[in-house]
Amino acid sequence: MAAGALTAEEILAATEGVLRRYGPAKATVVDVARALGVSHGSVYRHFPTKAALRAAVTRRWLDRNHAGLAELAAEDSPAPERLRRWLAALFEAKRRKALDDPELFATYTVLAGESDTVVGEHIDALLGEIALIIADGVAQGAFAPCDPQVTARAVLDATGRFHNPLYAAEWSAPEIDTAFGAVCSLVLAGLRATG
Amino acid sequence: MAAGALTAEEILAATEGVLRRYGPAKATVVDVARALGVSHGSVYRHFPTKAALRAAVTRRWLDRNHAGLAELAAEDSPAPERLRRWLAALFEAKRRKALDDPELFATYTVLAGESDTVVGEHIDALLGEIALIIADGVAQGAFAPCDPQVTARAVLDATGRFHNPLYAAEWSAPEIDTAFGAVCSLVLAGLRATG
DNA sequence: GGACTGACAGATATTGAAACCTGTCAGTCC
DNA sequence: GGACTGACAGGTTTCAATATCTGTCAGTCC
Repeated sequence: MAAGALTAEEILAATEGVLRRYGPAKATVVDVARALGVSHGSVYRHFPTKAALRAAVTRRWLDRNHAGLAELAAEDSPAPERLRRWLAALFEAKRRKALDDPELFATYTVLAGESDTVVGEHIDALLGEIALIIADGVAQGAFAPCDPQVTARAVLDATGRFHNPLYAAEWSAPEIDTAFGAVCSLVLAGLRATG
Repeated sequence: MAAGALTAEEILAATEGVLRRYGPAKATVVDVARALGVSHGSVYRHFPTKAALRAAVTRRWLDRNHAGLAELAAEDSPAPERLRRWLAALFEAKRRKALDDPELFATYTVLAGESDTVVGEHIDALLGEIALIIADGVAQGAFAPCDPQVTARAVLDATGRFHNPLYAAEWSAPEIDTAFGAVCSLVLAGLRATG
C-alpha cells in the first residue's frame, strides 16, 4: 500500500487495524493482505506464521503501553514514594486502556493469552524495574534488606488485581481505588520491615 | 431415584454427577431428570430455573471446600502464625482440588463465573475470617492498628494469585511455593507495621 | 390435594456440506 | 535474484436445517 517494498512495519500497522475492526477471532491473514493490497503470500514472507504475526503485534502494544514506566523506575527519588507512583502509573495506564476502549482491550487480552513468551518478557521487564526500585530502597535504608528479585515478584503478585487483565472487569468499581491504596500501603509497610 | 418424594438434596447430588460426566457446557436439566428417573418438570418444582439449580450446586461445593477454615480462623493462637496457616490452608485446599481433578475444577470454575452472588457471599465469608484474625492481632499488639475490614480485603487481594481460580494453571509451577512464602512474609510484615 | 407427568412454544445447540483460511511453492516480473 | 503472486492441499469455520433444551401448565394419579 505504501511506497515501494512491503515492510514488516506496514504489515504490523495493517494487522492492528484489522484486529481493531474484526476482533481477534475473525481477523485473518487474508484480511491483512487485502488491507495492504497484496497477496497473503507476501505477508508470509515477513512472518513465518499467523501466530508469529500476532505475537509481534502483541509485543508492539505491550511496549507502547509500557513507555514511561522504565524512566519512572530509574528516577532519582526516595524508593517508597517512587514505588508507589510506579505501581499507580502501571494501574492507571492499564485501567485507562481498559475503560477507554473495552473491545480493543479485550482483543489484546486474547492476543496476550496466546503467546506466553511475549507476556513473559514483558513481565520480566516489569520485575526488573521493581527490583531496581527495591534495591535502591535497601541502599537508601528505607527498606529492610532482602533479595530484590524475589521481593519484586512478591510485589508484582500482591498487586495483581491492579494490573492483571483478568481483573479488568473490576477496575470500574467505585471501591477499587480504596482497595488499591490499601494493598499499596500494606506492601510498602511490608518492605519497610520485611520478616 | 431414592425412597419416596423427590428432595432438593437428591437433585443436587444428581446434578453434581451429571456435571461431572458431561461438563458444564453439555449438562442439561433433562440429563438430571433422567439420572433420577423422573420427568424434568419435577426438577422445576424444586428449582425455579436451571441457573438457580447450578447456583445451588456451586454454593454446596464452595461450602464443602471451605469447611475447616472458619475453625482455623477462630482458633486461640497468635494472629500472625494463625493468618499464615489460614492462608496456607486456603491455598492448599484450592490447589489440591485443581491438581487432583482438573476437569472437575474447571467445571466448578465455570459455574462460579455464572453466579456473582454465590461467589460474593463466599468471598464475604473469607473476608470475615481474615478480619477476625486481624482484629485479634491488633488486640494482641502483634499488628499495627488498622481497619480490619479494609485490611482484610487488602490481604485477600494481595494473595489472589494463590486462591483465585483464574491462576490455577500456575499452581503446579515449581516456584509457586517460594512465591507464596514471599507474598505471605511481605503481607505479615506489612500488618506488623502498617503505614 | 399435592407431587408428578407429558405435551408444548420459543429459544438454543448440533450437524454436515459448502465456503474460507493457513501455509507452501513453483513460477512471474522487475 | 529477490520480492511478489496465485493456485493448491489439508484443516478450520460458517450456515441453515434439524434436533434438543428450557420453562410452563393443564391434567393424572395416589
